[in-house]
Amino acid sequence: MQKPATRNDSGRKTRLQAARSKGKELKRRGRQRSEESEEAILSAVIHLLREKPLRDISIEEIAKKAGVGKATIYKWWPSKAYLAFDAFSKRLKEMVPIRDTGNAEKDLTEQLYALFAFFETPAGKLLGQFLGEGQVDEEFACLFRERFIKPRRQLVGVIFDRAVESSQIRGGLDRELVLDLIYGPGFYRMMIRRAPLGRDAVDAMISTLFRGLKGTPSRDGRYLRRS
Amino acid sequence: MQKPATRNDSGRKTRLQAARSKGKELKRRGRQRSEESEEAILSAVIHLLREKPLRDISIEEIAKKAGVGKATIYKWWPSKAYLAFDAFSKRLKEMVPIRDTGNAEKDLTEQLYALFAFFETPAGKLLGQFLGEGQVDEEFACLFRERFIKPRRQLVGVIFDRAVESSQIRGGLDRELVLDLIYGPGFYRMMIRRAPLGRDAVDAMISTLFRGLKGTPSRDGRYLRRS
Amino acid sequence: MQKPATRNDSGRKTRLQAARSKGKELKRRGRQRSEESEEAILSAVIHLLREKPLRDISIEEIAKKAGVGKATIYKWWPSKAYLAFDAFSKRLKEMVPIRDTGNAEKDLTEQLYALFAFFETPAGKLLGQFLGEGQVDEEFACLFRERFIKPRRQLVGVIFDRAVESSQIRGGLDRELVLDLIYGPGFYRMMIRRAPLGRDAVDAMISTLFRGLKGTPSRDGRYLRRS
Amino acid sequence: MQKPATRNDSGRKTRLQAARSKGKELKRRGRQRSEESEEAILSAVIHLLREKPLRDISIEEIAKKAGVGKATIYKWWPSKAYLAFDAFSKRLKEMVPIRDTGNAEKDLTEQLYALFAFFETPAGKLLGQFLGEGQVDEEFACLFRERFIKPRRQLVGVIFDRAVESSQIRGGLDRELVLDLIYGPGFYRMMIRRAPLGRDAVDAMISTLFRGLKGTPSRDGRYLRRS
DNA sequence: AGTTAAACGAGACGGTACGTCATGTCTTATT
DNA sequence: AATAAGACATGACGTACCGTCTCGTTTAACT
Repeated sequence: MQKPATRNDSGRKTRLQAARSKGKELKRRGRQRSEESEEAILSAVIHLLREKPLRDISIEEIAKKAGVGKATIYKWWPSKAYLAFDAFSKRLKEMVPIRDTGNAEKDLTEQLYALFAFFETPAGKLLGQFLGEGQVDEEFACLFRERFIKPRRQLVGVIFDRAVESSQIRGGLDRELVLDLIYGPGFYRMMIRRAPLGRDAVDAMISTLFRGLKGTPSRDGRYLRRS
Repeated sequence: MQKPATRNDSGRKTRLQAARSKGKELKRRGRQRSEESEEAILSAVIHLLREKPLRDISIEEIAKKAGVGKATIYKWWPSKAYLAFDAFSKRLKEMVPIRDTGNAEKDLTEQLYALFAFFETPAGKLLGQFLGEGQVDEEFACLFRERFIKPRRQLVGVIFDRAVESSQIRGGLDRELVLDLIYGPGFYRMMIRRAPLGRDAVDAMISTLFRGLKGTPSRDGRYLRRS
Repeated sequence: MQKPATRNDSGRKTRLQAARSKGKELKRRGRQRSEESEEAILSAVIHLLREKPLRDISIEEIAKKAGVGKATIYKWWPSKAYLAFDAFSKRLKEMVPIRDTGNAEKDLTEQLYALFAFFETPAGKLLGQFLGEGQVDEEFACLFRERFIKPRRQLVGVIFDRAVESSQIRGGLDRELVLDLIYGPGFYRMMIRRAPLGRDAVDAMISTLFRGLKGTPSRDGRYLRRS
Repeated sequence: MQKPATRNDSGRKTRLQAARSKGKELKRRGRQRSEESEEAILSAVIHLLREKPLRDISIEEIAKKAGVGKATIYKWWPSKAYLAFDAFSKRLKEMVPIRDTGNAEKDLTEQLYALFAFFETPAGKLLGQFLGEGQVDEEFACLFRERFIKPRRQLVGVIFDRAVESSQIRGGLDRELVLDLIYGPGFYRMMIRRAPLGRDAVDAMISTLFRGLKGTPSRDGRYLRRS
């Protein structure tokens, strides 16, 4: 996550950034933002998440554990959720890198394997919290989609295009729909049904999805009709 | 869900129930639980949900609006989530009845239409909160699956069985997997992508799912291989 | 404390008493007041007072310990203080009987010894609570004076009269003033200074009081003037 | 009682005081305690005491009236009683200054006049509550004696010593005993008998006390003997 | 080198809600 | 009719955090 000093992953509260002119890179007077503190804060969040869910972690606790003033946290993150999202993203990038090796199949399945494995880690468990938060804070929901959902879909989108091109997937399909069909069952299984989701399950899902459910073709092309 | 007087939908905190024998129906001494209060509490929750998300509703507020003591709420529900779930279930039963008319196809699509429409209502928006809560409180997650997820799946399960029997769906498919493929994309689209999910989208999902994604058949049955 | 069944020492809340005619002793319809319960309640109070001060004892606790409904307590006593006062009086009568044996001196000192000893017992410690309650509830203060303070003063009043008559105490003294001088220092020492108050101290107080503080008499009879 | 900024009259909860070195007067980091809030709280207590007794005043009410958070009160005072005692002391200092003008007689009677007059004021009425609290909380009782009772007694103690020296009071008397005899009757009359206690009554008490009760002297110096 | 200003730790503050407890009232079934 | 059991509305308790606000300190860039 290479980023300039005053840039959060959640991309917010960096009011001064715009003021910094393009070329000169003139630094503001006064003390600079402490990288050390940011590091300590994110680390504290991740450590605390091993013990209890985000809901039960207070800003006060994070500040204390990080050896940081509360105000420093409030200064750089608009809410606990954004803070947690930064921590989440940090871990996500380490554990689920987006790769495009050219080998579409491998990239896709590796992506799904890693993703669903990540959701079992303390940081990954945040996902459910984020969904709840997304209901409450539309801005956060937006951030979440832009920074987490979209990049994943884009990867698969590329694979989809290639597969259509090479006729591995039939034409005429709505790309968004297909992406929903690919990602949906996994998320549903994990977040809602809370059932285990190993590699076999991923393989089976994808496989069944490709082949379809249909048995003997119905004459008029509609599904689920009495013969 | 017809229930005896002292029974919550969330099925908890009714310590005395067991003590009541089946036949004699002997009532315990002392004042009985007030049905009126229970009603008022659930109503208050639903009304408040029109204004703001569950997270921002305090127990104190509910009690005040319902004209009820806080202690009464704490007595019968272990947490705000359980209370909200009762309210959610109440509305759900009204709006998304589980019907088995014998017409499998109609039952399934009607079920999905109604379900996803329900999620747009104030009570339906709770779903995201419940997922978050489920991460925090495993007991709640369990309740949620038992009382909400399972009954829906059972309905579709029956339809699935019939369809297999009549060869509308090919044999050899794992039932749970198919249910994930049917429900998953809808939930994902709504909860995670927060994209609209009308009747057309439902039709397209189901339709594509049945037909499968595959283009030109690959020789060895594996998906996504260069020809 | 011989009393009719439905009479509290605190003499309150016995609305039905008036209705009972003198001679016929016609009993009210329905179940009679349970002597047993009253007994149990007062006992419970006294036992609880051994563990903690009245302030920290709840009506609920008393009811539970006495195996009695809360309503029963509320029915017969207007507040916790009155209830405690009944318990206090009960113990007081046992431990500090008012005796008039004719031997004035002995009666007085015995009275004081016993009284101040009583104040060291759990029930006696209530006295401080009663003073506080008296500030809050004038009716209780009145009851307290009538039933506790006055009877003690009357005993000493008789002794005072005899002593004046026999010239052991000089004439022309205000009776109430003298009673204040006799009782005051003891109460002050115990309740306010919380200093020990044994027999010696009582003897010294009375002795000094009788003899007076004066040294060389001042010519005009006023105290504390430079000669 | 001149005190540093962060010092309560009740002398408690000032954990950090010790850490402040004597000479440098280095202030601790962070925001300083708000004098303004302390003032507002004590004022609120005194105002509320005009309407009702301490028992019926809730911390919540005080906080609201003072425009202050409850936590601020709990932070600096361990209980309502200590808070009330600070308010009491504040008023006491204004209304009953301890003076030692050298004129012993005047100082003493003025002290008693003012003291007993003070007890008729809203703040003064607290005294009874404090006695009750003293029974419950030994630490409070101790504070009460140290900060209220002792200073008064010391003043009179000095007068006593002078009076003995000048032979206005005879020698050989126990100082503590005499102080009890002087203060006791007044407190008793007011707190326990709840009888009025004007200047005349004070004069009569002191006068009678100095002269003694004795009538015809008994031969052996014992009081209360049959002639 | 001195000045200025931002960021920082500490922590007090006015609030809000928490979940618990006790109050005094009321209802129900029992005695 | 009086009781025990116990549910109830009410409201205060003392605690925990919230997000804001001084404080005095530290760190840079700009004089």
